[in-house]
Amino acid sequence: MPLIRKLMNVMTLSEDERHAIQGLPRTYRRLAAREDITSEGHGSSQCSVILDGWACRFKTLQDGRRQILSLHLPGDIPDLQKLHLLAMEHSLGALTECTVACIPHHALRGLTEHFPAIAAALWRDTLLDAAILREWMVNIGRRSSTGRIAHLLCEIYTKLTAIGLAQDGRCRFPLTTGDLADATGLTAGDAGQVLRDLRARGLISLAGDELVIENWRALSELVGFDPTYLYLAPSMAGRTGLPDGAAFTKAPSVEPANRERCLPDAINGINQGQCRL
Amino acid sequence: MPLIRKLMNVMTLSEDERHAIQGLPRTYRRLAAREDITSEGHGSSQCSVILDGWACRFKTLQDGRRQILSLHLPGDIPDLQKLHLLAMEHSLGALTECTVACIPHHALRGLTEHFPAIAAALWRDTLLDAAILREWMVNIGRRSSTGRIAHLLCEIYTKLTAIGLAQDGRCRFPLTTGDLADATGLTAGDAGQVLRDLRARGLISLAGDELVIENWRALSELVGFDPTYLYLAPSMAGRTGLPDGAAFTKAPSVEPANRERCLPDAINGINQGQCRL
DNA sequence: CGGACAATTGATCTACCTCAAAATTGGTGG
DNA sequence: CCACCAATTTTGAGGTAGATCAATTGTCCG
Repeated sequence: MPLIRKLMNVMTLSEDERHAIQGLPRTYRRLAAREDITSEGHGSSQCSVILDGWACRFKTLQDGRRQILSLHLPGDIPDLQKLHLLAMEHSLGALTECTVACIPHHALRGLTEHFPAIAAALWRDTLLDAAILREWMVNIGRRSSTGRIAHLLCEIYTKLTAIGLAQDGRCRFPLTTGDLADATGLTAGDAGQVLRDLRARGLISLAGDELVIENWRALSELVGFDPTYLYLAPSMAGRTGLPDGAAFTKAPSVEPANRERCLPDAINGINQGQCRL
Repeated sequence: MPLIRKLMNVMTLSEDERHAIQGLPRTYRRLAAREDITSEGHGSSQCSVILDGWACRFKTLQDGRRQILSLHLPGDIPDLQKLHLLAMEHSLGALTECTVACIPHHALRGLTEHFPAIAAALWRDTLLDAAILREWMVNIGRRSSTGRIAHLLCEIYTKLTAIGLAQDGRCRFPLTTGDLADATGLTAGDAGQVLRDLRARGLISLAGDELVIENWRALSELVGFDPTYLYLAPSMAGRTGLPDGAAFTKAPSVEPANRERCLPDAINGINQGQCRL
């Protein structure tokens, strides 16, 4: 389902196409939080579709400094590039516990050859990916520490909303201050202080791994957040689930339904057909 | 020629394919240095192939701060994304005087439909583009001011060499310190000081718009430059035109043959077939 | 040759980084 | 079920890299 929904954001899938996608051979992998999905240079011959959990691309420099390059949510294929590029020049890691479907390259190539429309959709998806990279570059290169964090929070909340994993200003937020720092070019210390500041100003609450946007308007206007670059389908655009400017206070605590898994805990190896793409 | 060469870096073109590319309908545009090619939001229905000159993608924030997102040289199609995305969420500007071929979207779509291999090559090209964006992100987010500039110089020189516009440690270098700063997330002042430092250490010379890499090894080792992310064809990889570690001193000044135009100055509007892609 | 624009240099200041201590979280065994 | 321990995250004080802004120098063009 996650992949289908993602492609539907980009194109209309025919019955045939949907069938072909669901028929893709695949194996499932369950990853622990912080576990690497693929390491730099390593080039297995399959692509990974995230079915559940959060992942990220990152690079590590010689001195250990790390830069997170992008965040990935269910439906994403963060290593799609391996289809056309020999090696990955960065690593891919799970941020939370993750469930991933691994699809052999030959199967994906077959799919793109028989269904040019799907090939175009995947190409378009890599263009969207690049658009987000560019916005991150502006974020890191030209915004203040507060602006960087605020912008990232806006982006994450918007993306989560688009795939139905956030509403009423609430969402899961498993990133540590260290992760936040690595994604924004700051240090963990600074990221923590910004968070504290944002909390003090009543813009957000952040306890455990639940984030609450207390004042969406103020937060998004603080950085001039404009979601155009996310190219969400018109049906999704603007649907943050938040009445503009509303301040959420004392909302009842919701059960973390987001964290439901679509796979039993036991799955690890070569199980097929249990989970919809 | 520039586009053909670029695609050859990615695939082998058949006679048919080469013909189809050369047969693409097109108009030519001549741009003055600093002139915008496309502005943010503006969506004309054609893509631009750079035939001569340097261009860049950039975004400007409300307060006027600018971030350069990528550099583009002859053979690049910096707005290829417009084929699949409705609007550009950034601007495209000429850094030097530029010659550009404008190809209607419908012609490009026809090309990709008739020659799936070319579609795949263009897709791959957008993936390469994204790989460079990621490396820039690491540069901006996690390297010192000296490291950022040095890394960018290495990248530029390597790319120029790959398309035959640099050799013997020399190349054209039309970027101002302001441009350099906007590309690396620094300020113009800082970029200038780094340049002065690099000059003082004997790593580079930079006079007018000619750059001389005086000590390639020292410069590239200073930042741990690894050109893998550029995915240059094996025949090109490592061919920097520089004997490793060589220090170029008192080399005779070369004529700026790079600046030759393939079009007479008069061309501006709808001239066709005069210039090879 | 002179004027105007733009790029570069330099002194001051601020925002961000570094490093270490404190608090929190999560896991484990009694 | 509760308390302990260890790992990880968060907080805080001091230092530095890089930003700001104005003055100088250089470059282009009339």
